[in-house]
Amino acid sequence: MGRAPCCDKATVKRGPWSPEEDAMLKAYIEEHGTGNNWIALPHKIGLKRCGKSCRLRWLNYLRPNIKHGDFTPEEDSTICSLYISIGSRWSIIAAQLPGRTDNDVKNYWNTKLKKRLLGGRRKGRGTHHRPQSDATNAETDGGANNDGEERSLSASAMERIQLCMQLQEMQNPLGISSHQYNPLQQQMWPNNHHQVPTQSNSSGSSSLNVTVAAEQGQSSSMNDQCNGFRQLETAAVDDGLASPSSPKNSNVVTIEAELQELLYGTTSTTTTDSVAVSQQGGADWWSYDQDRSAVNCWDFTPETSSVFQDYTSVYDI
DNA sequence: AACACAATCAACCGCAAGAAC
DNA sequence: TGTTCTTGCGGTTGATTGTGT
Repeated sequence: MGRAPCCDKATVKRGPWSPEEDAMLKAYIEEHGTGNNWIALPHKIGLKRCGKSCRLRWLNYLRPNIKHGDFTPEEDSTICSLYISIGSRWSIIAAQLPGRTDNDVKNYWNTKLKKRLLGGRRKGRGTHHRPQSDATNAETDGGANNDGEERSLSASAMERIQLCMQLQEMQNPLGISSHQYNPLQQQMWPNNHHQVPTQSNSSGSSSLNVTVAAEQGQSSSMNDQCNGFRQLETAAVDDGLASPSSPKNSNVVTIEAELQELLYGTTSTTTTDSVAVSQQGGADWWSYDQDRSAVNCWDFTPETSSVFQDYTSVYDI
């Protein structure tokens, strides 16, 4: 028997919000706040909406400082690098992009960035769409294209992205969804001793600010959400999949350059330090200081090497 | 102009964590 | 300590818009 629904679906209004509803919700929250109870909020306002719907509307559309419109190259870079490193943890990724919501980032990735990276699409009719999850095909035909009409990551780069994703899955063999899996609690990678770089919030300074996941909960107030967009949880680093910038592996630079080439049509220089393409946007993923020793997704610890061997044997790499 | 198909994105859904009782 | 409730999250859906034939 499933849990009771959060609201009576027969009586609540669904579908797109009207300007009047928006105005009512916005005015009320600006004056009274949410009262820490989204379920009760629509009743107080007189809206025939589910509390969850109100919350979503506020967070994704009505609250102040929401940024709409095109993503900048810096934001693209942040999204791509974080996705490669930590997967579909949209709330964490969005937290690195001031003014962007997780829904926005998720939509943007699914509709644009992913296609760009995995081979883009041809205009018009006759476009053949591979299934979005078909990473194997993406590797083969995506990497091999040289027709000048579309660009994609090389097979090598795709391989690495897929390996990262595969490693994440192997970390999480029970199929626990990414937001459920908390490596702070489940140390599936034993080497959890990496130094964590820090940065000040939204100041554009040059390293990632990392806090424990618990602090994310504390920062969920409206003000925090509006002003903060602050922290990347330790999980990203603890996963052993963060920070693709080790000088040990020159392919990292190649992939970074490929990403930049794909996303912006420019090519970065060839040293890890100079690949810091996103400083202004606060997306400093590439610029990890080498002696901070944060493990990156291309580094292979004994544990990851073992997993990698399993992977290569299964996938015949 | 009409149609078919693709792309986009706001909104919904269900699940799990954690707080409250 | 166990149960209920609320929140937050990622995945998915579907209405709308855009584009090519």
